[in-house]
Amino acid sequence: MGRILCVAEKPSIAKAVAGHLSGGAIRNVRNTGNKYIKNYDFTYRFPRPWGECNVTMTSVVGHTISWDFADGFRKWKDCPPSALFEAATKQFVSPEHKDVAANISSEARNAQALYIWTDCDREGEYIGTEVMDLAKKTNPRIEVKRAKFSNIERAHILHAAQNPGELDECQASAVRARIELDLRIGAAFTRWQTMLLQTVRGLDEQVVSYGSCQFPTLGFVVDRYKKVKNFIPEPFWSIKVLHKRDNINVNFYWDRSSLYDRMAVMIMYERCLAAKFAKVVSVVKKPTSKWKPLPLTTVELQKQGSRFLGLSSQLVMTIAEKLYTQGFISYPRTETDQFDKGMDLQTLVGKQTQSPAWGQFAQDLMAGGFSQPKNGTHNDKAHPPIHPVVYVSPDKLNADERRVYEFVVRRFLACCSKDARGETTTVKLQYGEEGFHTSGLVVLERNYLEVYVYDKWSSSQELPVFTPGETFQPSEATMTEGKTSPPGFLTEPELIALMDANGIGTDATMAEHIAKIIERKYVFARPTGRGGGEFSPSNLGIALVEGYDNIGFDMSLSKPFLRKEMEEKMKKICEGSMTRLDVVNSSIEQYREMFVKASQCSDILKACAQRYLTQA
DNA sequence: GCAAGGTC
Repeated sequence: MGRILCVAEKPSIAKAVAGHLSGGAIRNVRNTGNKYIKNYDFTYRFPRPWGECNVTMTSVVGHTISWDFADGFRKWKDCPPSALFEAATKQFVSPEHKDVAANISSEARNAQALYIWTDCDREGEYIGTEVMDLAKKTNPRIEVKRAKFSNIERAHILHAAQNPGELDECQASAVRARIELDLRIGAAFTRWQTMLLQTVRGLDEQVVSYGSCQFPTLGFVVDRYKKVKNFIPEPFWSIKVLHKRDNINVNFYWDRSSLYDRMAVMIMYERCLAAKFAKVVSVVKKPTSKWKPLPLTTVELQKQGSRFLGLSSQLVMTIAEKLYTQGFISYPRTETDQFDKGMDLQTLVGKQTQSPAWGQFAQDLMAGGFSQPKNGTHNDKAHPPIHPVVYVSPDKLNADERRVYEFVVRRFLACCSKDARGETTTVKLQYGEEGFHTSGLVVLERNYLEVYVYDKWSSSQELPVFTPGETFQPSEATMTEGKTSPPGFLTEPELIALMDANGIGTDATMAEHIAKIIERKYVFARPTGRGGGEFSPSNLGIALVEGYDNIGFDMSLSKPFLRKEMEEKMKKICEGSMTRLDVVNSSIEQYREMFVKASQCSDILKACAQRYLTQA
C-alpha cells in the first residue's frame, strides 16, 4: 500500500481534515517535537494512481522559513543602509520551528506523494512551497499535489481530496516578492532614519522604524490630529419649533437644517412668527426595519470589541485566539461574512440553549424563530465567519474572555434571528414659508435586538396624534445659533476601518501594526471611557510625517498609496502579467530613488525632528 | 536594534 503525507497550515485544519478523510477511524495519533502538532495516521482511498493508501496528516504552524540578510549585512554597522537594497539574503528554518521542519522532512521520507492542505489564499500558497521544499530535502522525487478547499465541511473536503490541483507558483511568487521588498525597504529605512535621528535629544536609544504598514497607520493618526488642530469653527443659525401636546414636548426640525447666513435666517424666522399658525401638511406612517448584523469577520470583531467591550484590538485578538485554541469559537481570522449554504447553523444555535443569559433566545430560534443569516460581500474562501462552536459556562472564563465569547455568541444568534420591525411616523409642518418635520418610532418586534444588546433602536421622539390639515400655534419658536465642531481624535474602530479600506495590513496583522506604532512611541492611546480609546500622535510621530512630507516625494511615505501599489503589483504576479523579478526590481529602484532623495535632504527631516522634540 | 506575514 502506498503512503501519502498531507500537510495543513495549522493543527486545527489537520485535525478536521484527518477526521473527515479517515471517516472517524484514525488508527494512531502521534506526538511530534512541537507541542501543538500531531501526526494522524489512517487509511484513505485517493484517486488514481494511488488508490488505498496509508496516510499521515500533519501540519505546520504558519510560516516555517525565515528570511534575513546574509553574513556581512546583518549587523547595523556591517554596511551602509543603502546596501540593503541589493544585499544578499538567505532563507533558513527559523529556530523556533526546527521541530516543525524536522517532522515534515522525516514524514516525507517514505511517502509517494505530498498533499498540500494549506489555506487557499496567497500566503497559504507560499507556505505550501515551504512545505514542499522541506519534504524534498529528504525525498526529492516526492510528487506534490494541492488540495483546494474553501471550508471544512465533510463533503467539500472529500471532494478536495479526490480532485487535487497544483500549487500556484504565481501566488507563491507574489508572496516571495512581498517578503523581499518588506525586508529590504523596511530595514534600509529603519537603520538609516534611526541612525540619523540618534543625535536628536531624547532619541538616543530608540529604534525609529519604517514599515510599509506602520507608516501609513501613523499617517492616519497624524492626518486626523491635524484636522482637529486646524479646525476653524463656523457659526450657523437655525430655527427650532417646539410644540407641547398631551404633555409631550415635540421638537420639529427645520427642513433646511441650518444656514451660515444669520440675516437670511433672521428674515425667515420673522416670517414664521408673522404667520402665527403652523399647518400639518402630512402625517405618514411607514413600516421600517432595523437590519440584523452580518456574520462576524475579524475586522468587525476588532472594531466592535473596541467600541462595545472597551478592549484594544490586540487584546480582543489575543482573547479570540485563546477561545479558538480551546475549541470554544471558530477560527478568528477570517474575512468571510457569509455562511456557507450547507452549514448546519441550527445545531450550533441548539448548543446555546443551556445558557442562563441567552438560552431562552436560542430556544425560541429553535422553535421557529430561526432565519438564515444575511450574506455580506466578502469571502476569503478559507474560513467561515466567526461563530461559537460549543456552549461555555461563564465560570470557565475570565472577565474579558467572557465578554468576547458573549459577543461572538450574541452576534451569531443575532445573525440567525430576524430583523427588528417597527413603524415610523413622520409629521411635516408648514410654518410661514418654511417647512419643518419630526418623526417618531414604534418598535413592533424587537427580534434580534433581544439578544444583540449592543444595538439600540428606540424613538428619539414620542409623538402625540397630529391630523393632516390641522393648524396650531406652536408653543415655542426660536432662532438658535450653533458652531460647527471639530472631529474627534481617531478612535481605534475608525483606525481599523481606515486600514481595512486602504489595504493596510491584513485582518490578522492590523492590531499588531497599531500596537507597533504605540511601542515605537509614534502615537499615544488615550482611554476615552467609551471603550477602545483614541489616538493622537507624539511629537516624534508628527515630526516623521512632516519631515518626509517637507522633503517631498511623488508618493508620500505616510500615505497608503505605496502599499496599494505593491498590492497591485502582487496581483499582477498572480495574473501572470508581471514576474517576481519585474516587481522586485522596479520597486527596489523606486525606493532606492526615494532613499537617495531622503539622504540628500536628511537635514530637513532632522531639523523637523529637532523642532518638535526639543520644544517643551 | 530593522519589515510584514503566517500561527501558537
